[in-house]
Amino acid sequence: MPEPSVVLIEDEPQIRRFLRATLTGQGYRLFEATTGADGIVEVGSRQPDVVVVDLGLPDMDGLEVIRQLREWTDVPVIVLSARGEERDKVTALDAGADDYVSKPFSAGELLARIRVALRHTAGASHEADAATFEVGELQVDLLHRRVFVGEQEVRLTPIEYKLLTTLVRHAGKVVTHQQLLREVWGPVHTDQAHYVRVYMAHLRHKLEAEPARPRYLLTEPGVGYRLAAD
Amino acid sequence: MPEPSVVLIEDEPQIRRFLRATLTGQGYRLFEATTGADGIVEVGSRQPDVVVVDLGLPDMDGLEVIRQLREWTDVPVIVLSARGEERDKVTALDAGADDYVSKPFSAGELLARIRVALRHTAGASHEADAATFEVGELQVDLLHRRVFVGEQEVRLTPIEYKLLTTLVRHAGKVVTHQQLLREVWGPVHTDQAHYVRVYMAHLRHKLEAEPARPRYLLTEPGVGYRLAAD
DNA sequence: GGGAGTCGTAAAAGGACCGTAAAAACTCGC
DNA sequence: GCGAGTTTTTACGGTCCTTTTACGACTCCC
Repeated sequence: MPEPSVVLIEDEPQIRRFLRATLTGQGYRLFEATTGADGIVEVGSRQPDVVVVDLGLPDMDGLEVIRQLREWTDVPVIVLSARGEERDKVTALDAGADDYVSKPFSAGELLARIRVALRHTAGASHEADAATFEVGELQVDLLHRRVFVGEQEVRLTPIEYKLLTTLVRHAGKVVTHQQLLREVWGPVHTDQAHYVRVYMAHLRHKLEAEPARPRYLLTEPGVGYRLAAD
Repeated sequence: MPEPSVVLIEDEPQIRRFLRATLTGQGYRLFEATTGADGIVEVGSRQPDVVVVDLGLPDMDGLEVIRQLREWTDVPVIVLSARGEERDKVTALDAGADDYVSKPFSAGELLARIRVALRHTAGASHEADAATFEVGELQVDLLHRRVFVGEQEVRLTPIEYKLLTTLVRHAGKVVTHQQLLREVWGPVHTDQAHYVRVYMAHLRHKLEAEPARPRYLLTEPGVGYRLAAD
């Protein structure tokens, strides 16, 4: 893992400053959001290794944030809360949180619990995170953000690239329209199913020898798309 | 998971009794040890889903138990401790513990944290193993959403696939018309019994060598259908 | 033997989904 | 504020899927 990234969803400026200093000081890449809605978008676009979320947010219940995240990602979620009562802990953990830290908390403990979360994902994602993906003539270098067909490099727009890497991350498995829309365009646009169709056409045009009879970017009618795995 | 099992390493009889009542009451299979050495042996022989260990043990430091376990197993370890200071938590978590609960602790919180640990292992093993169902020539890969008859892949429409997987989930058992309609078409269409007949015909046509005398998709007259289990 | 209910099959009607193209709106550097 | 490149929106034809309907075969019970 190069440098692990964290999305912090926290509205109180004081705590945010404190955690910013703590986390960046430890070498984490930090992305911040001050509302639940922003936080969910941020998680979708940054694909962090850990999420730290405060339960007391202005716009929506922290629990609701967890539930919405859990609909499409297994990223470890650590809850911060001013309340330390059993009921709150149990509710949050059962909603999908992986850990619960009561305020006032110490930096050391939070860091240690983040390390635990990272340990979990490090073990789990062995298959997924090769820095480069290959199938047939197609080659995706995730580290340098470059894509080749045979010897020829192909230029992709930001959305094209993101769509492709989303498929790469689930190579061989079907990715639903919903999932693609959520991970590429953000959770707000999950009803714009035609985005995917248009961009899949773009990608096929750039990557496939015969766009009409694709070898890599396969359609799963009524469900979504799949990137051929071999 | 049939009934999750827990190894409890705890020397104080009172806490042991308390946790025995709590855990067995929740349906967990519980194995107990009163010393670190016994505990390690117990984990080795029982292969539990979770280990709960008290840091203050008579024979060896609880930290040492964790380190020795970590040399050969990734089983989730939840630490109980009378001490709640940062240093202790950080040390235990970095030694390989997955969670840390300070005494006095509530039964509800410990149970919730055990559920979190079980969720992790459940997710991890889901991907790897039995995501695929097999009977005779028929093979259903639930992870990749693909179906084979012998070597040949079979393309299924969304409803065909959903109907098949509903049967797979109850393989060997009878699934009633009502149940199939509810799980595939939704609770609104439970009176459209002919849907099932039509689609069962489609499936048999695609999956069976002799659709008229099915080997896998069996009719239970007057009740529903059953997928042969072997 | 006849009738009611259930099951399997076939095929037609209607609708949903997919691929494609192209226009409109937007973004950014200059 | 101009222009190239990118994203969003719109429209349409074709294909595949779902739903609907119809009918013959079978079973169970009378």
